[in-house]
Amino acid sequence: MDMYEQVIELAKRRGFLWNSFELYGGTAGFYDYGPLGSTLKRRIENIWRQLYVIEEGFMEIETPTIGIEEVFVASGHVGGFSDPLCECTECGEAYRADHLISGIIETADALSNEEVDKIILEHNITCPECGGKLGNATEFNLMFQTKIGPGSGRNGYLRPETAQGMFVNFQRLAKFYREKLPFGTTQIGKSYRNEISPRQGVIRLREFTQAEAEIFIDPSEKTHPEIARFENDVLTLYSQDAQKTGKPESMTIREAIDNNIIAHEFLAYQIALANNFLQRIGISPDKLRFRQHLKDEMAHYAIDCWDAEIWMERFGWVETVGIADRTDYDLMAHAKMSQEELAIYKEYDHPRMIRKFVVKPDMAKLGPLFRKKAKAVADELQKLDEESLSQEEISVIVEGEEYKIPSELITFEEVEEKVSGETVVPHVVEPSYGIDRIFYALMEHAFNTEKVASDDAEEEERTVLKLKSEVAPIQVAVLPLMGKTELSTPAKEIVRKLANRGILASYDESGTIGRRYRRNDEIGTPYAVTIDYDTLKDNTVTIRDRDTMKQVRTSIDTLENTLFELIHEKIRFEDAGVPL
RNA sequence: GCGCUGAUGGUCUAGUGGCUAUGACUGAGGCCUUCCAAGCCUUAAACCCGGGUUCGAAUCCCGGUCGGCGCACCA
Repeated sequence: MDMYEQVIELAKRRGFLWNSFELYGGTAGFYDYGPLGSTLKRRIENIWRQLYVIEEGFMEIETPTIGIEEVFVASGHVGGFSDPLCECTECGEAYRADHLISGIIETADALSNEEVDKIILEHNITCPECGGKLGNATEFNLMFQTKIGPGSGRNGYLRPETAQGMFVNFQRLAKFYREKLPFGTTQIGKSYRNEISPRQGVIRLREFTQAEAEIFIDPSEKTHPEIARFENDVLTLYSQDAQKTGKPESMTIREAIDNNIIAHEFLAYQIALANNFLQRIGISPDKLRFRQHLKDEMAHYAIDCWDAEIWMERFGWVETVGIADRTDYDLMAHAKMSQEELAIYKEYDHPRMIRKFVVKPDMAKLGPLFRKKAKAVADELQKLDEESLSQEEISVIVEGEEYKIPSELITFEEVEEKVSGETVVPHVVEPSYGIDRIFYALMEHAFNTEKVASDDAEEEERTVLKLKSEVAPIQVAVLPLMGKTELSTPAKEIVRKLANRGILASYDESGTIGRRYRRNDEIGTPYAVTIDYDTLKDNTVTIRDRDTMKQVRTSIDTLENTLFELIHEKIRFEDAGVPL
């Protein structure tokens, strides 16, 4: 079994993760999170909230998973998130229709299916595989389509990303944040893509969880006031240049900014934040790198884009987070589609006096004179400079026709105007996390098998999920040394006390103590509390550390606080009690 | 979507026309047991789905589903 199989086997067996609809044979691209998996996933999401919502102040919102057509026309997903496919009528092989004709016509991807069919017919293009006749081009859109309402209804799509729900709420959000840049908003939720052929288990899903932040910033102000927090963090960066030599480089965030490796400070801050998050939840730093998108790989509107890539044994380097400066593309696209202004008014620190040349045509006279053309003529007049306007008779050309305007109908002057601000379409910096991929990576990085000495001198193997205590689904196992009433009663009291403190504890009295330790090792429970006969005498218990298997003895009275501090890494294990 | 390949208790697996389906681990109940998967007893649990061939199909054939690999695809 390779690493992937071992991890997936454990995940299935112990209730983390499995293929959905197994009862009916399963369906590719869908996975269920079991009792431990859901808990682990939620803990990952909550740490994400801690960083993005609580620490960064990007409040979370929740928008529908179904979107209307306009939204995805504006975002480009209706037109661009699909591929025209051509199937061979003989052998059944499917091809990208636009690829087939790209040698004949340059703008192949801009053609309609009918135009594509015509070109294929005209140039007598046949199946590259068997030479058979090609069928008509059909659109395969990666979005799940549905109808809203009964009958013919209106088209709806399951969202392919959570981002659009935040862009379309720009005006309300801007008001909420009292129209001051920068501000950000986040959303954790499901997105859907009808993948043609999803494989690789949880790495490519048809329904998946995204955690996205949309941060709206001033295009002229891409520094970050808190950059000092991360300046000295060392990251593995695989820049465009580094990719030419194939060697990722380690450097501090400060170096990356100063050497213009990352486009700007604000983006650098977001990359550092992602690095911080991934390591905090337990991604191994040596299996993490940030790879810059190559020029041709980046969306045309993006200034810079970096993927957090995580090493997984079977899949290699896998994209788990994308962090991009998307400029004003999304807001402009929705502004155009909706005919609404998606911008904020940015007040200057000090009002500026601007000298301005103003032309004032006398519309009361211009109107009757030129009738329907009056507006166009006036617009043309605005474009003229002082010299042209000083003529006896001023002429402008509108729709190829010359109009002569007597100078007395026009006045002009240079005025000084006070301008206190300007309208700005913010740029968007977007970190976009694929939670399911991160979830799997976390399990794989935590997965360990190690030899342990056993009684009969034979070496045994134990499986340990070395999850960070902060993300481990079960936080404490409470185990009476034996299943006797005198031990089980105080043990159950401890479970109750821990529950009241918000600690998820499990109770287990079946089989030997060793077996129960192993069971908990396998699901990553970081601490085990054992109640023995000494407990009855002196009110103390032992706490066992999962990774070292060492134990300390500590008092029951302060147990829930001791464990809470251990779980949240406020104290060291050796200081949690008297070492045994 | 194409080609190759596989699918047996919860997990891993033996069996390849005669089945009442092998074994291990795990689970449950009990005995024993004073800290790392010990032992003993009891017990639960499976042939991916649909068709065909055959007296008889888990086994052979066809189709589907799911997994793996290669190709294509991967905002």
